[in-house]
Amino acid sequence: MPNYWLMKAEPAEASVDDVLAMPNATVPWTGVRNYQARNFMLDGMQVGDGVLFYHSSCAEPGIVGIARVASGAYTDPTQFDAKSPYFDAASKPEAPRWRLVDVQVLRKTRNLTLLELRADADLQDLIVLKKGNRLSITPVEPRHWHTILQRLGSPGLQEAF
DNA sequence: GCCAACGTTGGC
DNA sequence: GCCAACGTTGGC
Repeated sequence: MPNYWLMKAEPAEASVDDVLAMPNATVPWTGVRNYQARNFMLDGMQVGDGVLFYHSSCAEPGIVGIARVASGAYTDPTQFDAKSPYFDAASKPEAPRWRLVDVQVLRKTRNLTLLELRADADLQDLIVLKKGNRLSITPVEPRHWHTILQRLGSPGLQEAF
């Protein structure tokens, strides 16, 4: 049984279109610097898990694509790069703090906006809608996943998972 | 730009 | 281990 996740990306950094333009439409999910989000990648994710690709910190936040987890967790190299905004001086190569997974976009969708998500009676318990939620990676319950794919008009995509 | 909410840091 | 101060996230 696959798990499902919602992953936030800032379109100014890596939009769904940016990822689609990359080889295999796959992006290393770099820059996660929160232990809870890291642990989801490290302990929770399996290759093939479903991912809702979400745009945050932009004019119209919302779900803009369907993706999948495309690798296991591995060391995020930017933590050792002093020139990177994600540099972490406290992380040592012999004990890396931060990991990432590769994420492959399968399909760009319409923007299922945060406003629509909030207005949807079937999605009230979605973690990303909870007040004060700031986690960039959150688990998604199967019932929420199915509802969202339905709202996106992509029920056929269900078979990919 | 504002600010609520939350995570992290560091002094004690 | 407590908790105040600080930094960050992210919607609005």
